[in-house]
Amino acid sequence: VVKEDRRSRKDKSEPRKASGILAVAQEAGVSAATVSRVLNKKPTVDPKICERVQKVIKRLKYRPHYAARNLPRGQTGNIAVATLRGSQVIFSNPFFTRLFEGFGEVLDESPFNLMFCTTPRQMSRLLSAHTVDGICLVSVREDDPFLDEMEEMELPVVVVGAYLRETTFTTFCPDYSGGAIAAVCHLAGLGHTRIGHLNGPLLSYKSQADRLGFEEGIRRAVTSPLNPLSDAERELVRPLSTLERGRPAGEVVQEVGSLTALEYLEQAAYAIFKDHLRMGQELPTAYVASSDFLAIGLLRAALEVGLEVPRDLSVIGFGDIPMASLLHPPLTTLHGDLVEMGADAARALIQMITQERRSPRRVVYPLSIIERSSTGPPPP
Amino acid sequence: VVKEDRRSRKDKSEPRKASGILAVAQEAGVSAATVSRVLNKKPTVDPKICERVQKVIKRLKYRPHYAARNLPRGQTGNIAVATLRGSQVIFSNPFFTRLFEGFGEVLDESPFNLMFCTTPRQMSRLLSAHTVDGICLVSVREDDPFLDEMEEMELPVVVVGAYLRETTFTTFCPDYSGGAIAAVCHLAGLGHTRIGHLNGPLLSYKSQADRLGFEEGIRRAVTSPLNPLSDAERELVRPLSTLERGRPAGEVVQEVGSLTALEYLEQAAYAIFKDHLRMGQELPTAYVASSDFLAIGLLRAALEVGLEVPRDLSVIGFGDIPMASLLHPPLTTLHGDLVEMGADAARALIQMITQERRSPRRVVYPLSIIERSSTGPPPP
DNA sequence: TTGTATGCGTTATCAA
DNA sequence: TTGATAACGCATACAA
Repeated sequence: VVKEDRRSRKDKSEPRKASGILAVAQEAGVSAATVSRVLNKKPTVDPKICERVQKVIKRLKYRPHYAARNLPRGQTGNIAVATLRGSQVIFSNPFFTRLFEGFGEVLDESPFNLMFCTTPRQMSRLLSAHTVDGICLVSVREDDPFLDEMEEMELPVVVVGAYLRETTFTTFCPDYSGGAIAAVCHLAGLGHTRIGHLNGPLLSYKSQADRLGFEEGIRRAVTSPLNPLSDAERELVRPLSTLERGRPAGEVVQEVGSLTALEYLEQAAYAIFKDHLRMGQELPTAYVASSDFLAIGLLRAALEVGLEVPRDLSVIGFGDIPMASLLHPPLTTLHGDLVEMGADAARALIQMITQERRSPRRVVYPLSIIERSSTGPPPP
Repeated sequence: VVKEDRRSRKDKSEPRKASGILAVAQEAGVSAATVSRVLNKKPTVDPKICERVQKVIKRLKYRPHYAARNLPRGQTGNIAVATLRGSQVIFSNPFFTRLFEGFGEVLDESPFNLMFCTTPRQMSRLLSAHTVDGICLVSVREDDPFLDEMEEMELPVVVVGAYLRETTFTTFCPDYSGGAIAAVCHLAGLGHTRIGHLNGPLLSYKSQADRLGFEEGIRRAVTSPLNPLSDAERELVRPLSTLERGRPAGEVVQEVGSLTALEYLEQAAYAIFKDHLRMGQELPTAYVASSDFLAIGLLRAALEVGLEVPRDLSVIGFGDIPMASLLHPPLTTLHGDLVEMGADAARALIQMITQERRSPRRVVYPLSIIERSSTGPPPP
């Protein structure tokens, strides 16, 4: 009975308009397969028919269903950029902005669509269903949940902006440590012997790498034959990880309230520097700030206090945010080709999806010092 | 033959492992329908069986295919935020960042996924195929292509941040004109009689609305019984739309090169103000800047020239970017609840999708002045 | 070169 | 409460 019912729709003259590709096919007097070929620009189709079909498509305003199209291919046609930190953190940070620029450029030329996942909840949905063909993980932390789960799923994943200690993911990351080393060496080369490190909380991979690099830089500067230091001086070359030590991060967070994370950094650096000044500590003559935003706070505090940069104090930032060149003075900072990094990540991810190649690698991007005017020799 | 071949797969004991929901069904000894019910938390399923199925789901690491799931429902389950201006422009602008925050919050609690479309190419793909169930259009311009096409398609669309002259789209927009009026009145109330307008190119809706509001504000200030001006003074109350007039935008663009649009604004305002100073023009004693970034450039130029704000010059910005309160001096500016606007837009879009209601409306969000320290009485 | 038939993974209808 | 099966809209191997 059922079958008959079904056939009656087709065979009998019930003019229930066919939807989708079939409607186009009927209207053009061809089969659905041919319409499909036209849609996918297959070469094996008569130009005349092709044209005719396309006209019908336009006239009927037919739009193929993206999901249905990918269903037989076993794909979704979507790629997600995912994080657990919230959209605010991601979108307002020039680091990610540049990253996405490169990532988006490559996706733009690919057949994939771009999805964003910024909350634990969305992440949960993303993983509990087959929603995307690949994921680009940003702003990850070692202790993020989902990480193990993702590793077990056979879903192409690239991690950008951080290394995970033990991971099978392919990762793309700036050479944070190398950058910090270069920064210290730059300062030491200028003659500084008291160098402070203004770093974020050590939870994130970046902060850890920064700290490691900073310490290694100090070590190299101290032992450098080019820049030998006296024993007394060695004592003075020491890290001042103020953000973690002098003032608990949580404390400042309370004060700043609704500021975004980046402005929080600015304010924190400002407050810390002022505090140190007030406490009469023997201040460094130069600071390595692990973020341009920290450096900006430092600059602001120094300006208010009457300290002239770089005459009285040298500051080197990290990130080369667009504003860096507009500051007083223009900020010396560490620059990396983030756009290219994002593009590479996208290319790799697409390759993993289409070619099923899955040999994990770690790609490191060099950081170079952009010398502007916030660093100079120490005061005599 | 073919049919037999097919049946042989099923009926004969060829153990070709079924994929997807069927695999789970077989493993659990139930039908696919039952698994589907478990997946969708239908109440009409035996708790015992439910538990058994869920165990199998976990063991097999089964993840339902998102697209296939939505296929019978005729939906995609995706919503896109779309623009033609590129990702850089969107993501680095606090205006959109806040917008997305609200938009994302609502989507987070909905069953929809979030997609981003930032280029003409992606937009073309988005429209040529049924990829999303709804679109949130941001940073639109009156002359954007696709607009007519989108209007003809019966696809739920909301426009945020701009009004379109004649449109059937539902729009959400800050009251730019009202804000500009308030800004001028604030300044006039302080006693200023020469007020400049630092505005963007009139291509965008916002710039036009800003200009209109500014002029209306001047009109009101001039005719206000509370603040009567002499005829001579009326002559002086005039807009100085420098960004469009004094210096063609294209010219400055060349200079700034790779700066992002926002930093371009900062530099442009800086350059324009310096130019005016150099040309010995009779400068306004106060400026209405249609962007905080323009205001920042103004502040920087004033500082360099030795003009003290607000003693010698008053500046009011627009947008209340996070940095506004950290400037020298803290910037007086116009603030709107963008997060709420984004959330409202998302709610409206979802409603249009799920309830098929499509009665276009225009929602306006008030702008209020945040008085900080960059505005004061004019110099005597 | 075109059409037919089959399958993609899921939901929904209906009968059991 | 459960199971069989049609349907969702499209791509493709194979036959014609």
